[in-house]
Amino acid sequence: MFKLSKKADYGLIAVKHLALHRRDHACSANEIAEEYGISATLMAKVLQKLAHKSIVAAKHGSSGGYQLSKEPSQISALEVISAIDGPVLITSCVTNHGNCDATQRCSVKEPLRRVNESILNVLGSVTIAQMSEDPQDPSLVALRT
Amino acid sequence: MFKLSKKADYGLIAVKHLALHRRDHACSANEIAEEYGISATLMAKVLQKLAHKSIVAAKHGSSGGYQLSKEPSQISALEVISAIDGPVLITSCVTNHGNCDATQRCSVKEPLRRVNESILNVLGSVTIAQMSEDPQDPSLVALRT
DNA sequence: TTAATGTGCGACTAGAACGGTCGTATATGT
DNA sequence: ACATATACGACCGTTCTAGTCGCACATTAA
Repeated sequence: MFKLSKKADYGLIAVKHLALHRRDHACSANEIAEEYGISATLMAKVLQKLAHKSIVAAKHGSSGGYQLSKEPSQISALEVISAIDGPVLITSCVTNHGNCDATQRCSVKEPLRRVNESILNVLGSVTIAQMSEDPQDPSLVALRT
Repeated sequence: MFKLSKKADYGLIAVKHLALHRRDHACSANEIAEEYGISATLMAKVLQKLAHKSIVAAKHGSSGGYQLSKEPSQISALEVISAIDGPVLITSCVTNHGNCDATQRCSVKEPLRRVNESILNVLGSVTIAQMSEDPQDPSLVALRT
């Protein structure tokens, strides 16, 4: 309930890792997986999804791997999460074509839609660059209030 | 991923319903379930959880049912959701005694903890009273920015 | 006092979602 | 040619979720 999937978690870890090694070589899925103790094949899958959404760029062949395709400050946590898990929807009936069978009667749909927007806003305003910064960073602390 | 459970959804619907009928009789689980086309036994279960957390008060016997035990303006969406689904945690390793096996290496734990706080803040600031108000209500719109 | 109408609660089941693996195809640098 | 990467889909076991059922207990109206 209301939890990030592990894959999304791994995605954030990977992207943050790539951000820290931005000017280095391309990092292979294997390399990243090993550093954080995650299954290599699973990490590869996660990175594939990120590559598909052009958040990272894949480079085949030996000494290949993944690199960020944007500046860390231009990548939001929301982008990474929704690239892996699909659109962030607080309820299944937020979209019009949802499978909510009681759309007419459901009285909480509209209020929840607005709560959903607020959450999207929070996630969208956190960048990878911020996540790589010091904990005392003022821009993040400002979010907490 | 990142979705409210249906039970939590039902809980919000029920609480909002009770808020609207605050000065009327006590509403039975059956009555509420029927109005929104939800299984009665399931709605009963949801209401039991809410009763357990003292969000609603149960009244046994014929012509019994449930009533809000607080003012709608004093009940947050967060209360209702966490009463049903347990504490709202964006990741499984936010708590110290979590089962995250890579606590040492995991580099996104701290940033995510702060995002989690922001989300708690959003959910905690939305009251049932607000959810029962008009869509144009300024207090809610203010949240969106 | 009895019947009707409620809640309270635990056991149970079907189905979906999630985490993770494997095999194979493809691309690339040496 | 070969080693090292990514790409991708099929597959599988486990966990979570939604929902049901049965029974016990409480209250009230008649």
